[in-house]
Formats: sequence, structure tokens, C-alpha cells
Amino acid sequence: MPIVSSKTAPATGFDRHNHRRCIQHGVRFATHACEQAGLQLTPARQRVLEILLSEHRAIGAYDILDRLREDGFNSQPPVAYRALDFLVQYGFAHKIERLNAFVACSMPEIQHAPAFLICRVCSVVAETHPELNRGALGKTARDAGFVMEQCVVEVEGVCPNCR
Amino acid sequence: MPIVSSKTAPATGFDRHNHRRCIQHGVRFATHACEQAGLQLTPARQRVLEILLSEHRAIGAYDILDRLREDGFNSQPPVAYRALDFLVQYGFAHKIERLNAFVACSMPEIQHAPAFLICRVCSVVAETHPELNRGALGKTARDAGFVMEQCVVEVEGVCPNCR
DNA sequence: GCGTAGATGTTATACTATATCATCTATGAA
DNA sequence: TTCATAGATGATATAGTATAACATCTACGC
Repeated sequence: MPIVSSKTAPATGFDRHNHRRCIQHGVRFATHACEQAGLQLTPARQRVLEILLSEHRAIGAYDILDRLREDGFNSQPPVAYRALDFLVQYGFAHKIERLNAFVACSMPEIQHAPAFLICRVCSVVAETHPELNRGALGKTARDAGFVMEQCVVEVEGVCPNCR
Repeated sequence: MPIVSSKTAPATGFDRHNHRRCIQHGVRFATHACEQAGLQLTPARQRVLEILLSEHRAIGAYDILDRLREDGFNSQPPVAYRALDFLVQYGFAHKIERLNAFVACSMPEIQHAPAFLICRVCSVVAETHPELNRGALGKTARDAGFVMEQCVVEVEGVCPNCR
């Protein structure tokens, strides 16, 4: 019998894991998806994705910019923001509004509205997909006649590793 | 038989209503609550609350600052941010992270974790309290061993009046 | 009188994000 | 080939959001 119910989505990011696979998988997936869709995963875009994939934490645009500079990329703000806009637009990354920062998507193969669990101690950000439409909030919205389009769900708290 | 189920919280803000009451009630409640708690609802704080209560929309700190200036208040940024920090800290207002802006709390008498329905057409922000702990997201967090402390839930879409 | 805590005044600065216009390159149509 | 177009990048400037830091004031209790 599984400890985690199969009816709710798990949160990915807190468990210890071979992180190189996250990076490899993320880049490989984006490469294929862009080829399929006729999108250009240019060097700057790929590098920003790699930077984001390098940790399960939210990274600010200006930190990304610093790392691009180290790698010899042009380092004016639009460089980072353009790459981030691209990655967010096509679902390879997400913005954490609460932190004004960005994370790589940890489940790009699944079409989903993300939700985030943010540890205030270690800053790790785990991602899940709660399908809020189905819960109380979805019912409230329907009852009110409100059509949900974009959802921001960001929960701050303490992760299992920091308790 | 009620159209809206009593099991889920309604969204307040989209329905037409006598808005003067929102302002009166909000200020009166805050006045009493501050007296009870030994907090100072100073002129600047009360004025910012009134400004926020003047519409069910999110207002940016610098717009608030402009209105304070018109009213003869000191208009340096810290004036607005300090008042907003106070109002947010004690639950009289909320920050909408997605918009970098603030709204008056529409149910200050209820201890709650708020969720917002934001109309992208008319910018009206309705507030509700979904108790996410009870739904799928709460289960995901518990299964992951994550302790939820602060929730940001902001849904963008189209309100009943704009459809 | 004196210390303290909370509030405000004041100046400066940090952090986040976008506008704008020029340039380059690949592609496909005329 | 030439041209037009779309997408990407280069480069400069600026807009928008938020806080640090330190001085001052005021009310209160001791």
C-alpha cells in the first residue's frame, strides 16, 4: 500500500535525488519540445534554463544575469528577462511572484497550473499541480460566475528536511 | 433553497452593493480592533485604509502616495509602505503579489487565509477564503511533510460583470 | 527627570522590470 | 537575386517597486 495517495499530485523538489538528471532531463525535454514546436532554444535561453535547473530554488533575474556574465554572455537586463519570458511563456519555467524570482518547471511534460511549496528556511521550492478548479476555490469561482484563467498558488512554510 | 452552497465561501467584491458601507464598516472595524489590541490607527494609516477601501481594486504604493500627497500628507515612499506594512500585518489589507499592489481586506472580522479572484478586464479584486489546507493542496503538503504557514492564492480571469 | 517604544521625518539607495530603437540573420515570396 | 518579414539580439535609457539608515518626536510609565 502506497504511503502517498494516488489521488493527489506529489510535490517534487524536497526529496533527495540525483539532481544531474533534473538538469539533463529538463534541457533534453526543452530541446525536443522546441524542435517540435518550431521554437528556438538559443544559447542564452538554454543557459538560463540550465541555471534555473541547477537548483530547486527560485533565482532572481539579476542573479541569473550575473551568471550569464560569468559565462561570457551579454549581461544587460533585457537578456535575462527575454530568456525568462520565453521559458515562462512556453512552460519551461515559472515565476514565483512572492519572491520576484524564477524556477525551472519540474514537470514540463505535464500540462498544468503549478502550485509551489516554498521553504522559508532553506529556500527550496517544490512544485505540484493541485487542479484548483476541482476544489472549494473552483466552486467559489463558479458560484460567483468568475472564469479562472491563470492561477498563482505559492505556499510558504517549512519543508520536511528543515523541520 | 439557496443558489450558493453554504459549504464554500462566497467571493465578495463582484456584486453590486452600497459601497459606502464597505468604507464605513472597514474603518469602524479597524478603529475598534486597534483600540482593543492597543494599536495606533494613526491619521496616515487610517487614510491609507480609506484609500484602499475606496474601491475593490488593487492600488499600487505609489498611487497611494499620490493620493496622500493630495491630502497634505508627507509623501515620501516610506510613508506609504509603513502604513501598508501595518495594515497588512494586522490583517486590514492584503498585498496582491501578482500586481505589486494592495487591497483592503473585505472580511477583517474573519481570521482567514485569503484568496483573490482578479478580473483582467475591469481589475476588480474579489476576496474569498478557500481553506486550502482542507483540499488537495493541503493533502499534497501533508504527504510531503511540508508545514504550510502563508498562502498566496491569486486567480486571474474574467468576472461575471465583464463576461 | 528619564528611559523606552512606537511613530514619523528625511535622504539616499537598492532592487525589479520594461521601453525603445538599431542591427542581424534566416526564411520564403516575388 | 532582391526584397520583405519575423524572430532574435545589441545597446541605452528609464520606469516602477521597495527598503536601509539615521534623526527626531511624542506618549507613557517609572
